[in-house]
Amino acid sequence: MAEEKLDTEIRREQIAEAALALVAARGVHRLSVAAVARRVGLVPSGIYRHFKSKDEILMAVLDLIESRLLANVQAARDEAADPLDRLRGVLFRHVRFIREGRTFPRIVFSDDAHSDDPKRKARVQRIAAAYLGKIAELVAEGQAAGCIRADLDPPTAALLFLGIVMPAAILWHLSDGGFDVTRHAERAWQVYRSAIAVKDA
Amino acid sequence: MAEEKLDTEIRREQIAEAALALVAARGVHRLSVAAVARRVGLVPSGIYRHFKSKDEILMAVLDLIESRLLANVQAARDEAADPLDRLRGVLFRHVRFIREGRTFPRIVFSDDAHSDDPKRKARVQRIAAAYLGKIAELVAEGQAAGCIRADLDPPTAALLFLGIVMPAAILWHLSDGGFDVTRHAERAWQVYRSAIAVKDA
DNA sequence: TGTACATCAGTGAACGCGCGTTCACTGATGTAC
DNA sequence: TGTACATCAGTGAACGCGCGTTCACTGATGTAC
Repeated sequence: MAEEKLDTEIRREQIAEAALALVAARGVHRLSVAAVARRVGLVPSGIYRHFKSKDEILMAVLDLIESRLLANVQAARDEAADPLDRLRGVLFRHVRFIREGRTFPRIVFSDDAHSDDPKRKARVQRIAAAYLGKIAELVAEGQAAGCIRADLDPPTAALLFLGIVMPAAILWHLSDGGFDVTRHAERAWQVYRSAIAVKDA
Repeated sequence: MAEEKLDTEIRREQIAEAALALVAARGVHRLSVAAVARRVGLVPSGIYRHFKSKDEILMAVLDLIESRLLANVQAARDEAADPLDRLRGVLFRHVRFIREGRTFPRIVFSDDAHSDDPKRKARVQRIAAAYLGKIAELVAEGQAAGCIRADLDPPTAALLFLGIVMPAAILWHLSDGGFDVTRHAERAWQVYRSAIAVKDA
């Protein structure tokens, strides 16, 4: 089955990436060790050379998700200087993820998976907090720069920001990709933007 | 085990309600026939006198959820005349559900459960569409009454409306009730309101 | 009003399937001499 | 450079558990006479 023997460090990466892809495509609760093994080209029991348990794999998946989400924000930062443009950048990166079926957010922000294991739940909470924190930071910077309303509570604005895509992502899933997330995001962004931006008066 | 023999119609209701409570409290994927049976005071196999399968139970649960969600909107309608107040009413009913752990939305709008069965997925989609449609209706009425901006796309506004609570609900779950949904909803509602309301100028 | 019978809700044992995990093994890889 | 040995990734059979579902049964309920 295995093409060749590979170092456990390489395998760990492969396994985590395979699990991430499967989770993104089909949801946490449909993830099976067998499916991960198949994807990596191993036999199910082979997985246990590199991970102690399925749970440990899921933790590795969460690590990956966290870094992708934060990289997302960083990329938006690098791309633009204006805080509002940066927020917009984060938004549309999010949308791109959704449309590619790479719904990392689905994993973090869909709760079904979390009630199982307290440790995993705590990890997810930390990731959500980190991501929201970064977004709130962008908002605060916009306030400092004078282009975002000063009376806004950054954490509230950050949560609401997530709210732009979250329901849309779910509709997208429900309709098997039939729902036009991009169009919704564009329209909703206009509304959101005009709500938080300092009126050009 | 059973207190007494009951008519199958009564049992069907009991079972559906029990399943709804369990799903709301612990998520769809943790729902077991055994747990439902325990809650109703029957032995697991007894359930099958009244339902053909676990799947049929879940469909009954979806029926209940749909009627609760729509009742929610109707109640908000009855309570106020002003479209914005009505929207506010729907929002805080939603919040109350969340805080009571009766997270019907979690079932409709958490996707993990849906990929399993196409028929169930379609049902969920219809429910989501119905609920969003009702909210969009409130928006459109507000536009007709002149208190909501006319250039707004009602479906977009409706989705964004859901976005006010959805991320908050998830934080609430992740933090085991530690996150203050009500406070967030109040703040976010202000932002949302000012985004869709006709400026008092 | 009382008795006989049919109906059907409830029971408990058992089955089967999916799936995570263990374990004794095999054989390739790379290091020591 | 070549040989002997240790290490460790990969295998496949098997186990155990949870859980949905089936089935032959029991016994209470209510209807027919």
